[in-house]
Amino acid sequence: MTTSKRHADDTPNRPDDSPTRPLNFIEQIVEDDLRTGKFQGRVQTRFPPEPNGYLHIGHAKSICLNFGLAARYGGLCNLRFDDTNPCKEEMEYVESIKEDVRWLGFDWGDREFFASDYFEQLYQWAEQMILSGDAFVCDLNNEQIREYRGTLTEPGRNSPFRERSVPENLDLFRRMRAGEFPDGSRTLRAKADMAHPNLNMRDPVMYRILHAHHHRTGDTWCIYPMYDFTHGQSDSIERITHSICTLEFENHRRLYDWYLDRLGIYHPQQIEFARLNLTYTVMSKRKLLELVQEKRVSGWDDPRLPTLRGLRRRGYTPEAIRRFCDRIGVAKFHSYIDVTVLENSVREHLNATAPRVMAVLRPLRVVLTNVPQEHVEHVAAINNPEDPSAGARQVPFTRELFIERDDFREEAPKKFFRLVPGGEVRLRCAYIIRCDEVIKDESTGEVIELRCTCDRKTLGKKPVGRKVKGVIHWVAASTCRKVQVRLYDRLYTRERLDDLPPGEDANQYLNPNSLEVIDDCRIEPSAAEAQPGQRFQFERLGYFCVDSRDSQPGQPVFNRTVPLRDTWAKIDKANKSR
RNA sequence: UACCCGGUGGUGUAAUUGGCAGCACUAGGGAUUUUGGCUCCCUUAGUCCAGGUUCGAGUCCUGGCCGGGUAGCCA
Repeated sequence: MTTSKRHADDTPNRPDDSPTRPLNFIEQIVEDDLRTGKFQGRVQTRFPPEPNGYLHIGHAKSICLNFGLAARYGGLCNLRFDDTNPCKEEMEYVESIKEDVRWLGFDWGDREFFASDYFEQLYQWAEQMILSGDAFVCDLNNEQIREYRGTLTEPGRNSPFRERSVPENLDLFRRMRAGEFPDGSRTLRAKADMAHPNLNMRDPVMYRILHAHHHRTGDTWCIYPMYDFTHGQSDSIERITHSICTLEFENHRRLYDWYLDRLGIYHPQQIEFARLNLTYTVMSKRKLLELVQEKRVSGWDDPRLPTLRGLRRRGYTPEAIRRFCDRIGVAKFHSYIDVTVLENSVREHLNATAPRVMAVLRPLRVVLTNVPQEHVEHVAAINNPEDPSAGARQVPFTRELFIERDDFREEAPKKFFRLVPGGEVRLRCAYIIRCDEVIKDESTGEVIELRCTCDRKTLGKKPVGRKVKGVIHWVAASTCRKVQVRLYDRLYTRERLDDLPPGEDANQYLNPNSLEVIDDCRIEPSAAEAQPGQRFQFERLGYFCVDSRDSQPGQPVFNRTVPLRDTWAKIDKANKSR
């Protein structure tokens, strides 16, 4: 079975995993629950982003997990925007998130929800808690609340307002809603336990006063519920069975359970897993935002960023990302995934699907002295050896060609089997040529042209009496097109950016060579009309994608998604260090 | 220093829940090759430590070590 077969299925909401993959710990919990009938055999998950930033590959892990679980067990996955903080959230993010989730290949049907849709219900529940004596209006300000909270090792103290009467609390809370008080002057707090070792349980704030315009509810509200008082109830309303979140919410589970129990409503199960860390990049919204704002990258869709928009522009496929997410597993251990795992995922998919084309990044002129000036021939080239249905194309072959500068060396190092003076090499899909003469710029000594002869008996045939091991790519000088190519590399030179020595900043480790723009590349004519988003393998070089922002009709700009594995580069490096 | 969570080759993740520590990636070697790609084969390398229970412990118990999280009116 070829890998291309496994990759053929691009149906949304389908996990890309093989059925034989062992279950991760969350799948085991779900299967146990299915077995015991805990949720009457239902599986209902949700992906709950806050619309305050763009999605990145770490979110993709969560998306694949939640939608994958639903798909695997015949359940449903909702898309829910966790929009309880009007100060940071915007509609623009809502749209971009939807676009990215859809692009990844998932479908939430009509189950598109907003926590803000539940504001009225949440408010009613808050009143219910006041009535049951589980909540009170507190007049302490920000700093005072912090002081009263105690520390990690010392218990907190009760707020002086903790024993207000139910009618007074109710009155005050209603007037908070009515807008009678300024921001920060009062809060609604839960009456939990100020001595609790879990600080989240020390009379947590349920509502704060915020006279802010909300992207969906406008000015309807001037009090907004906190995450803890929103998330569990939202899960409850939506009848979520397994509420999957990242490890930093582990300490919040106690509160999550407490609110649901006090309210006496349907109780989903929160399960935490470790967020994704990738080597040579950063994943936090804060760092990502900083890179964009300080213009260290061109924007949220800069192809060097791990954002879904960046990866998309870089040429990554949804399939490759889903496959990656399936491959890295799910656990509670804080781990770092080697970025090569991601790179291999695209290589695998693109190897199976991307049409091959020849392009020369750094051209070196070759003149075939035994080919007439006006000679134009078309040689057949297979579009994708991994996919016979991709067919073949005709590539023009003429007297003057360009080859890659790297494919010629005046002095051949050990194991170099490309072109050398007096040596032979195969032109991919065409003839074997021999280098007879090296023309140099007299002043600089730079090699500017090679005079070669073409063995016309070697088209589709092995040469007689000798072995020619090297194969190089080329384009015909007269018919090729000049294009811009951008070579992207990892954003940072340091593997892990979250364990910097004190005083150091991640910016010190920004890779100065993360982007190399080459304007003088040549590509065979068949790719000149490529459309934005189209992906190719440039033979022997790597996978490239037509940039969707800077390409013009008939003038594509190519972004390198990832280079091909390069065994020669390793040998060459070893040679040099010897 | 309180509470919570975690620790299996270099990286990540399994082990039928107490029964031969497996898989993927990486690295190294080889085969094949009109892409130094792909594919195929081989090799190196691991249960944090110390006790205990047991015929048998990665798994259970006790103690320790190490790492992470938590003191927003952020999520």
